[in-house]
Amino acid sequence: MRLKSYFFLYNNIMDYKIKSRIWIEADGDILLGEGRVSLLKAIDEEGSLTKAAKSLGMSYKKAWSLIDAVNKRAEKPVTTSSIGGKGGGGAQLTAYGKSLVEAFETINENCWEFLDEQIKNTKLK
Amino acid sequence: MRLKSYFFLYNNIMDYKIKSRIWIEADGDILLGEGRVSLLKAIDEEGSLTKAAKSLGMSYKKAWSLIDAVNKRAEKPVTTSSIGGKGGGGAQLTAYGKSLVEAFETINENCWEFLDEQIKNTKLK
DNA sequence: TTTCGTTATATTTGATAATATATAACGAAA
DNA sequence: TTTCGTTATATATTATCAAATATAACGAAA
Repeated sequence: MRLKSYFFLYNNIMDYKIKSRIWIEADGDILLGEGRVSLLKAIDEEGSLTKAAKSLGMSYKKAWSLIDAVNKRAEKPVTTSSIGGKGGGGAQLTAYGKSLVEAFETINENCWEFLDEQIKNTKLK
Repeated sequence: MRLKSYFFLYNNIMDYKIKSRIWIEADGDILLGEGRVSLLKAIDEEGSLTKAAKSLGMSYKKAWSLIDAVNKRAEKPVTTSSIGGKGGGGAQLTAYGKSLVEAFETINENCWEFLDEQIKNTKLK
């Protein structure tokens, strides 16, 4: 869990917190953000786009649109899918997808730490 | 202007860029983000909320709502305003507002630099 | 007292995004 | 061949947000 960060006003701790969002763009379009990463992780856990969407309280259409956008913009496929057969089909996260997710989460956590450090050294008038 | 950042795929430079947004919250509500900082700077330059809004292509109502939210959540007033009189009135950025803007922009630029550095050390499969 | 360009606010309209619903295609297994 | 739960897609509806419009209050200066 993320640590709180504060501005310091002279000697009084204020109730200001700093937050951040990072995302990766490919050719000017969003490739990956926090929402898409959550969805990719859910696909990896559930093995199905339908189940992944449900687990996040997201409509299937929205989930499908997000994954479609990710795969269109990524250099290599991030998920694979099959229709029909046992269980009706399914979706899987590729090794490339896993490395993207891991890179994103690592950088994101490092960014939080960095901002916490930055805010500690900030004083206001 | 912000430098580009890239993921490295083995030896190939990919067209992925990392971007970020930071914001400051007070009591769970947004106090300051990039949009509000731009507006505060425009107020400082124009001396008027109407002119500041116009210079950013923003409706007066939206600008007023943003500034109202900022002043309600900040520990001290960020802007002051007067109605009537010579020129019809105006709005000014307080010293506290200036220090908030400066702190925000400094941290934001540092964050970009940090992320550029992070991405340089990232390799994907 | 009138004029002026503001701040401040409410209301209406329009645009955009999210959601719900429906349906076809698919292929392994019974 | 039928069943099943998926993926994939289109369309219609709803909800949310942004923009446009209108109006009152204000106070220095002419």
